[in-house]
Amino acid sequence: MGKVQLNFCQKGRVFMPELPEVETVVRGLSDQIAGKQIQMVQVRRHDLRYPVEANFDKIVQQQVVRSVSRRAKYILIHLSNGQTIIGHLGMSGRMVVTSNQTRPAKHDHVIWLFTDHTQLVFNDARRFGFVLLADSQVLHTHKIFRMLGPEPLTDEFNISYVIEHILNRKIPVKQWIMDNKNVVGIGNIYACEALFKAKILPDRKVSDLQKEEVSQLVHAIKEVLTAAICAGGSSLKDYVQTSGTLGYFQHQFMVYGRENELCFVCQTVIKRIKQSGRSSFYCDECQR
DNA sequence: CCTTGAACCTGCGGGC
DNA sequence: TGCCCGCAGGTTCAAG
Repeated sequence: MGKVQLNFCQKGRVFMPELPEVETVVRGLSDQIAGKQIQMVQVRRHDLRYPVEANFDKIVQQQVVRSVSRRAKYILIHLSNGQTIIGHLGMSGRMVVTSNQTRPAKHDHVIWLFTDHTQLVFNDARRFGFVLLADSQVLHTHKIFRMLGPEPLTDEFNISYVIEHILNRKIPVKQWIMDNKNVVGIGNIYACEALFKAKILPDRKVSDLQKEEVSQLVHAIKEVLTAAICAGGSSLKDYVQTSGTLGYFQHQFMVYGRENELCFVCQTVIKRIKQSGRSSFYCDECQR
Protein backbone atom coordinates (compact mmCIF):
# COMPACT_ATOMS: atom_id res chain seq x y z
CA MET A 1 0.00 0.00 0.00
CA GLY A 2 1.50 3.26 -1.10
CA LYS A 3 0.75 5.36 1.88
CA VAL A 4 1.87 8.92 1.47
CA GLN A 5 2.25 10.38 4.89
CA LEU A 6 2.91 14.04 4.37
CA ASN A 7 4.19 14.83 7.77
CA PHE A 8 6.55 17.76 8.05
CA CYS A 9 8.54 18.16 11.20
CA GLN A 10 10.48 21.02 12.72
CA LYS A 11 12.08 20.25 16.04
CA GLY A 12 9.93 17.18 16.26
CA ARG A 13 6.48 18.65 16.10
CA VAL A 14 5.18 21.42 13.92
CA PHE A 15 3.66 21.02 10.50
CA MET A 16 4.05 24.15 8.46
CA PRO A 17 2.68 24.11 4.99
CA GLU A 18 4.30 26.80 2.92
CA LEU A 19 4.61 26.73 -0.82
CA PRO A 20 7.32 24.04 -1.03
CA GLU A 21 5.32 21.76 1.26
CA VAL A 22 2.15 22.27 -0.77
CA GLU A 23 4.08 21.63 -3.97
CA THR A 24 5.36 18.36 -2.50
CA VAL A 25 1.85 17.38 -1.44
CA VAL A 26 0.56 18.13 -4.94
CA ARG A 27 3.27 16.01 -6.56
CA GLY A 28 2.52 13.19 -4.13
CA LEU A 29 -1.21 13.41 -4.82
CA SER A 30 -0.59 13.53 -8.53
CA ASP A 31 1.20 10.19 -8.28
CA GLN A 32 -1.28 8.70 -5.84
CA ILE A 33 -4.76 9.68 -7.02
CA ALA A 34 -4.68 10.84 -10.65
CA GLY A 35 -6.90 8.54 -12.71
CA LYS A 36 -8.76 7.14 -9.72
CA GLN A 37 -12.53 7.17 -9.50
CA ILE A 38 -14.20 8.53 -6.40
CA GLN A 39 -16.75 6.02 -5.11
CA MET A 40 -17.97 7.88 -2.08
CA VAL A 41 -17.18 10.92 0.04
CA GLN A 42 -17.56 11.31 3.78
CA VAL A 43 -17.71 14.84 5.10
CA ARG A 44 -17.28 14.32 8.83
CA ARG A 45 -17.16 18.03 9.67
CA HIS A 46 -18.64 20.79 7.57
CA ASP A 47 -17.43 23.70 9.69
CA LEU A 48 -13.97 24.20 8.28
CA ARG A 49 -12.59 27.66 7.55
CA TYR A 50 -15.31 27.92 4.94
CA PRO A 51 -18.29 25.58 5.29
CA VAL A 52 -18.16 22.50 3.10
CA GLU A 53 -21.21 22.76 0.85
CA ALA A 54 -24.11 20.53 1.76
CA ASN A 55 -24.09 18.41 -1.41
CA PHE A 56 -20.31 18.26 -1.76
CA ASP A 57 -20.39 14.47 -1.55
CA LYS A 58 -23.09 14.04 -4.19
CA ILE A 59 -21.39 16.35 -6.69
CA VAL A 60 -18.02 14.70 -6.30
CA GLN A 61 -18.84 11.03 -6.11
CA GLN A 62 -18.43 8.92 -9.26
CA GLN A 63 -16.02 11.50 -10.69
CA VAL A 64 -12.54 10.60 -11.90
CA VAL A 65 -9.53 12.63 -10.78
CA ARG A 66 -8.04 14.06 -13.96
CA SER A 67 -5.06 15.87 -12.46
CA VAL A 68 -3.78 17.69 -9.42
CA SER A 69 -2.14 21.11 -9.55
CA ARG A 70 -1.33 24.11 -7.41
CA ARG A 71 -1.84 27.89 -7.37
CA ALA A 72 -0.14 29.69 -4.49
CA LYS A 73 -0.83 27.40 -1.52
CA TYR A 74 -4.12 26.15 -2.93
CA ILE A 75 -4.33 22.49 -3.99
CA LEU A 76 -6.43 22.01 -7.11
CA ILE A 77 -7.94 18.58 -7.78
CA HIS A 78 -9.45 18.57 -11.27
CA LEU A 79 -12.41 16.23 -11.81
CA SER A 80 -13.92 14.66 -14.89
CA ASN A 81 -17.19 16.57 -14.51
CA GLY A 82 -15.43 19.87 -15.13
CA GLN A 83 -15.26 20.86 -11.52
CA THR A 84 -12.23 21.46 -9.37
CA ILE A 85 -11.80 20.81 -5.68
CA ILE A 86 -9.92 23.72 -4.12
CA GLY A 87 -8.13 22.61 -0.98
CA HIS A 88 -6.07 24.61 1.47
CA LEU A 89 -4.04 23.15 4.33
CA GLY A 90 -4.20 26.26 6.49
CA MET A 91 -1.54 25.89 9.12
CA SER A 92 -2.08 22.35 10.29
CA GLY A 93 -3.75 20.53 7.42
CA ARG A 94 -2.61 17.26 5.85
CA MET A 95 -3.62 15.25 2.84
CA VAL A 96 -2.92 11.56 3.23
CA VAL A 97 -3.60 8.62 0.93
CA THR A 98 -4.27 5.40 2.82
CA SER A 99 -6.09 2.09 2.59
CA ASN A 100 -9.85 2.41 2.98
CA GLN A 101 -9.52 -0.04 5.88
CA THR A 102 -7.88 2.72 7.91
CA ARG A 103 -10.05 3.93 10.77
CA PRO A 104 -10.86 7.65 10.80
CA ALA A 105 -8.59 9.55 13.15
CA LYS A 106 -9.27 12.65 15.18
CA HIS A 107 -9.58 15.69 12.91
CA ASP A 108 -10.10 13.61 9.76
CA HIS A 109 -12.71 15.97 8.27
CA VAL A 110 -13.17 14.86 4.67
CA ILE A 111 -12.50 11.38 3.24
CA TRP A 112 -12.65 10.53 -0.45
CA LEU A 113 -12.97 6.78 -1.01
CA PHE A 114 -11.73 5.53 -4.38
CA THR A 115 -12.90 2.46 -6.22
CA ASP A 116 -9.47 0.83 -5.81
CA HIS A 117 -9.89 0.62 -2.02
CA THR A 118 -7.65 3.56 -1.26
CA GLN A 119 -8.78 6.86 0.20
CA LEU A 120 -7.68 10.46 0.39
CA VAL A 121 -8.01 11.97 3.86
CA PHE A 122 -8.05 15.67 4.73
CA ASN A 123 -7.02 16.09 8.35
CA ASP A 124 -6.75 19.49 9.98
CA ALA A 125 -6.69 19.99 13.74
CA ARG A 126 -7.12 23.75 13.67
CA ARG A 127 -9.58 23.89 10.80
CA PHE A 128 -7.91 26.90 9.20
CA GLY A 129 -7.87 24.85 6.04
CA PHE A 130 -10.83 24.16 3.77
CA VAL A 131 -12.22 22.23 0.84
CA LEU A 132 -14.31 24.05 -1.76
CA LEU A 133 -15.77 23.26 -5.16
CA ALA A 134 -15.44 25.50 -8.20
CA ASP A 135 -16.24 25.28 -11.87
CA SER A 136 -12.96 24.71 -13.75
CA GLN A 137 -14.10 27.08 -16.50
CA VAL A 138 -14.06 30.07 -14.20
CA LEU A 139 -11.40 28.86 -11.81
CA HIS A 140 -8.96 31.63 -12.66
CA THR A 141 -11.56 34.28 -11.94
CA HIS A 142 -12.64 32.73 -8.66
CA LYS A 143 -12.69 35.18 -5.80
CA ILE A 144 -9.89 33.30 -4.09
CA PHE A 145 -7.47 33.71 -6.99
CA ARG A 146 -8.42 37.11 -8.34
CA MET A 147 -6.15 39.20 -6.16
CA LEU A 148 -3.12 36.92 -6.14
CA GLY A 149 0.27 38.12 -7.30
CA PRO A 150 2.67 36.08 -9.44
CA GLU A 151 4.14 32.71 -8.56
CA PRO A 152 7.60 33.31 -7.11
CA LEU A 153 9.23 30.63 -9.26
CA THR A 154 8.06 32.04 -12.59
CA ASP A 155 9.80 34.66 -14.73
CA GLU A 156 6.89 36.97 -14.04
CA PHE A 157 8.37 37.48 -10.58
CA ASN A 158 11.53 39.36 -11.48
CA ILE A 159 13.56 42.43 -10.53
CA SER A 160 11.55 44.88 -12.65
CA TYR A 161 8.29 43.59 -11.23
CA VAL A 162 9.47 44.11 -7.67
CA ILE A 163 10.95 47.55 -8.30
CA GLU A 164 7.68 48.65 -9.85
CA HIS A 165 5.55 47.29 -7.04
CA ILE A 166 7.52 48.51 -4.02
CA LEU A 167 7.21 52.14 -5.10
CA ASN A 168 5.82 54.30 -2.31
CA ARG A 169 5.17 51.30 -0.08
CA LYS A 170 6.02 52.12 3.51
CA ILE A 171 5.82 48.61 4.91
CA PRO A 172 8.79 46.49 6.03
CA VAL A 173 10.26 44.27 3.32
CA LYS A 174 9.25 41.11 5.20
CA GLN A 175 5.60 42.11 5.18
CA TRP A 176 5.80 42.97 1.49
CA ILE A 177 7.13 39.56 0.47
CA MET A 178 4.58 37.80 2.69
CA ASP A 179 1.63 39.63 1.11
CA ASN A 180 -0.06 37.40 -1.49
CA LYS A 181 -1.03 40.43 -3.55
CA ASN A 182 2.65 41.06 -4.25
CA VAL A 183 3.92 37.50 -4.62
CA VAL A 184 2.30 34.27 -3.47
CA GLY A 185 3.46 31.41 -1.31
CA ILE A 186 6.06 33.01 0.94
CA GLY A 187 5.20 32.32 4.56
CA ASN A 188 6.99 33.22 7.74
CA ILE A 189 9.70 30.58 7.55
CA TYR A 190 10.88 31.17 4.01
CA ALA A 191 10.50 34.93 4.37
CA CYS A 192 13.05 34.80 7.20
CA GLU A 193 15.31 32.43 5.28
CA ALA A 194 15.16 34.40 2.02
CA LEU A 195 15.94 37.68 3.78
CA PHE A 196 18.94 36.09 5.46
CA LYS A 197 20.17 34.78 2.14
CA ALA A 198 19.64 38.21 0.55
CA LYS A 199 21.47 39.87 3.50
CA ILE A 200 18.56 42.24 4.12
CA LEU A 201 17.11 43.04 7.55
CA PRO A 202 13.41 42.11 7.80
CA ASP A 203 12.29 45.52 9.08
CA ARG A 204 13.86 47.56 6.26
CA LYS A 205 11.30 49.80 4.57
CA VAL A 206 10.68 48.04 1.28
CA SER A 207 10.73 51.14 -0.94
CA ASP A 208 14.21 51.97 0.38
CA LEU A 209 15.77 48.84 -1.13
CA GLN A 210 18.49 49.49 -3.69
CA LYS A 211 18.29 47.79 -7.05
CA GLU A 212 21.12 45.44 -6.10
CA GLU A 213 19.23 44.44 -2.96
CA VAL A 214 16.06 43.78 -4.92
CA SER A 215 18.09 41.55 -7.20
CA GLN A 216 19.52 39.64 -4.24
CA LEU A 217 16.05 39.29 -2.74
CA VAL A 218 14.43 37.95 -5.90
CA HIS A 219 17.19 35.42 -6.37
CA ALA A 220 17.20 34.43 -2.70
CA ILE A 221 13.44 33.78 -2.73
CA LYS A 222 13.72 31.58 -5.79
CA GLU A 223 16.71 29.68 -4.41
CA VAL A 224 15.26 29.08 -0.96
CA LEU A 225 11.93 27.82 -2.33
CA THR A 226 13.56 25.67 -5.00
CA ALA A 227 15.90 24.06 -2.48
CA ALA A 228 12.98 23.28 -0.18
CA ILE A 229 10.97 21.73 -3.00
CA CYS A 230 13.96 19.56 -3.91
CA ALA A 231 14.31 18.49 -0.27
CA GLY A 232 10.61 17.65 -0.18
CA GLY A 233 10.84 15.70 -3.39
CA SER A 234 13.70 13.58 -2.17
CA SER A 235 11.98 12.98 1.15
CA LEU A 236 8.86 11.86 -0.66
CA LYS A 237 10.92 9.50 -2.78
CA ASP A 238 12.67 8.18 0.32
CA TYR A 239 9.35 7.65 2.00
CA VAL A 240 7.88 5.66 -0.84
CA GLN A 241 11.00 3.54 -0.93
CA THR A 242 11.41 2.96 2.79
CA SER A 243 8.04 3.65 4.41
CA GLY A 244 9.86 5.86 6.89
CA THR A 245 8.51 9.12 8.16
CA LEU A 246 8.63 11.97 5.71
CA GLY A 247 10.48 14.56 7.74
CA TYR A 248 11.37 17.05 5.20
CA PHE A 249 12.78 19.75 7.26
CA GLN A 250 15.73 17.47 7.81
CA HIS A 251 17.97 20.32 6.82
CA GLN A 252 18.65 23.06 9.32
CA PHE A 253 17.23 26.52 8.80
CA MET A 254 19.78 29.30 8.81
CA VAL A 255 17.78 31.65 11.06
CA TYR A 256 14.17 30.49 11.52
CA GLY A 257 13.56 29.19 15.04
CA ARG A 258 17.18 29.88 16.04
CA GLU A 259 16.83 32.80 18.47
CA ASN A 260 19.88 32.98 20.78
CA GLU A 261 21.73 30.41 18.72
CA LEU A 262 24.82 31.36 16.71
CA CYS A 263 24.76 32.38 13.08
CA PHE A 264 26.27 29.63 10.95
CA VAL A 265 28.09 32.23 8.85
CA CYS A 266 29.51 34.72 11.38
CA GLN A 267 28.74 33.20 14.84
CA THR A 268 26.74 36.26 15.91
CA VAL A 269 23.73 35.54 18.13
CA ILE A 270 20.50 35.26 16.10
CA LYS A 271 17.86 37.82 17.10
CA ARG A 272 14.08 37.66 17.08
CA ILE A 273 11.63 40.54 16.72
CA LYS A 274 7.86 40.68 16.30
CA GLN A 275 6.53 42.13 13.06
CA SER A 276 2.75 42.44 12.89
CA GLY A 277 2.37 39.57 15.28
CA ARG A 278 4.87 37.25 13.59
CA SER A 279 8.34 36.31 14.75
CA SER A 280 11.18 37.42 12.51
CA PHE A 281 14.56 35.78 13.00
CA TYR A 282 17.70 37.40 11.61
CA CYS A 283 21.42 37.97 12.00
CA ASP A 284 22.15 41.66 12.45
CA GLU A 285 25.74 41.13 11.35
CA CYS A 286 25.02 39.35 8.06
CA GLN A 287 21.84 41.33 7.27
CA ARG A 288 21.81 45.11 6.72
C1' DC B 1 -5.80 54.18 -1.11
C1' DC B 2 -2.50 52.23 2.57
C1' DT B 3 -1.39 49.98 6.94
C1' DT B 4 -2.13 47.61 11.27
C1' DG B 5 -3.93 44.25 14.17
C1' DA B 6 -7.37 41.04 15.65
C1' DA B 7 -9.72 36.93 14.69
C1' DC B 8 -10.23 32.13 13.52
C1' DC B 9 -8.66 27.01 16.25
C1' DT B 10 -6.07 23.48 18.52
C1' DG B 11 -2.09 21.37 20.68
C1' DC B 12 1.99 21.81 22.97
C1' DG B 13 5.58 23.46 26.12
C1' DG B 14 7.05 26.36 29.96
C1' DG B 15 6.30 28.12 34.43
C1' DC B 16 4.40 27.70 38.82
C1' DT C 1 0.19 16.30 38.83
C1' DG C 2 -2.33 19.96 36.62
C1' DC C 3 -3.66 24.50 35.40
C1' DC C 4 -2.81 28.88 32.97
C1' DC C 5 -0.59 31.33 29.53
C1' DG C 6 1.71 32.22 25.26
C1' DC C 7 2.80 30.79 20.88
C1' DA C 8 2.74 28.69 16.20
C1' DG C 9 0.94 28.83 11.46
C1' DG C 10 -2.15 31.43 6.67
C1' DT C 11 -5.62 34.36 5.37
C1' DT C 12 -9.31 37.63 5.75
C1' DC C 13 -11.61 41.45 7.53
C1' DA C 14 -12.48 45.50 10.34
C1' DA C 15 -10.68 49.63 11.97
C1' DG C 16 -7.43 53.43 11.99
